[in-house]
Amino acid sequence: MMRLTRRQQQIYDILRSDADMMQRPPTYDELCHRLGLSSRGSLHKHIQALVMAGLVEPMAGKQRGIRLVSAEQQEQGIPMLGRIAAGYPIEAVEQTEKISVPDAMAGSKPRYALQVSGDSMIDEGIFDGDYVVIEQSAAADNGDIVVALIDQQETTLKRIEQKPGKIILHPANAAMSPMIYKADQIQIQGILRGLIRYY
Amino acid sequence: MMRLTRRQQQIYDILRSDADMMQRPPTYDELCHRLGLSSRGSLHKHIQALVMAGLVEPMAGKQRGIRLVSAEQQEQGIPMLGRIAAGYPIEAVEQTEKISVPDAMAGSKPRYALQVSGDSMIDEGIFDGDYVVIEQSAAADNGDIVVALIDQQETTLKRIEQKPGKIILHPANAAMSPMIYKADQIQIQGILRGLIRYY
DNA sequence: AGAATAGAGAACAACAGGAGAACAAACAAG
DNA sequence: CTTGTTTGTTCTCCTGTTGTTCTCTATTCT
Repeated sequence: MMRLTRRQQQIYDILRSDADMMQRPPTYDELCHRLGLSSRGSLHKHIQALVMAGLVEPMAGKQRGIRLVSAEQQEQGIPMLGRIAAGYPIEAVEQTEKISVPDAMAGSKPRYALQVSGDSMIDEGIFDGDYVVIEQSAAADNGDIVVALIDQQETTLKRIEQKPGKIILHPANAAMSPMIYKADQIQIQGILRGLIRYY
Repeated sequence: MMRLTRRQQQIYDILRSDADMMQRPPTYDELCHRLGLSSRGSLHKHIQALVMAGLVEPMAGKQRGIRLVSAEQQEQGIPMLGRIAAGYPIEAVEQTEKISVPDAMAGSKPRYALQVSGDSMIDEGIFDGDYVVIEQSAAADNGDIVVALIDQQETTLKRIEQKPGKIILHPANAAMSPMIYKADQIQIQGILRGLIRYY
């Protein structure tokens, strides 16, 4: 995270103490007065720096729009474990990262999110960069799209077909072929329950 | 939940305290008087804001129709307006329906959700049954995927290309062709900002 | 000196909040 | 049912506030 200057730290502290008191967010003029500033323009630059640092939500023109990115908000949601790309282990990101999902996507069983890398499921409408919500599970039904660990090494997102003794992983990309494994080569790590994409 | 302004909070408090006292809902004129307003028009805007925030039920012309939405009913999320299918107007569903979306998908401008019907955007990974999050807007940049109203009649989800005097709507389906319209045939109703799919 | 940092202040655009007219739907009285 | 009043809705216009963007100046630090 970006390093804060003295002024930015000071502003952030004021915003935080205000938030604790459940007050409505201050206007620029109010903040200026409390800081001893006489120019909103100067303050604006500092606020922008805080937005860049991710400590404050961007306020698109709204009045009294200064909003802290509250600790609560950061804790809500499901853990974002990393990026999943066919052919590689899951590339972990910072443990603490979380992403917010629709309520209906937060089921009773533990779930986590992964960001998809690559086009192996493109025919199922799962694109590079999309977020997938995975329900932790060691078993799946045939036809489910699962996160599968292959030979204890690489992880991939594929549609699964389980036959006695063997497991077939179907990519959804006309340019790729299904892969056939022995049952003990594959460990199911979770089942796809939802997909989220931002434009 | 959307943020309330001073006045809106004040009005909401009055409505709530009235409800506690089992009184019948006030008329606009009564409310105006208690608030020191002299224009019903001004009050109406505030009430509408409360409706949008999901704190008050929409009152379709009824007199003394201001009804609070009970705390349990106050689902957070964005309104789910209906299904959108190429070639038909938006098929409206119950006004009250809402769906929950990731926080990051609830922007500062008003947004709503539609359920996609049909395969016209399948090559973009937008499938039948998916939910799309639309930002209300009458203008869009070239290349944006928009909800477009054609000839005041049918509504569709397409990628837009605006040229002087004409507008081209590109489906994302190899089996369909782009459609060319005069600029005044098309009204942009919103821009695609997010996609949600359940498995 | 030169670059980064802070601030002042003007000018602008977006927004909140209100006034009032005109209209239409709802209601009440005859 | 008809009439007139109340009441909700829509519209345009106005005002002061507030966020944003500039340019210019001063300060600090290497």
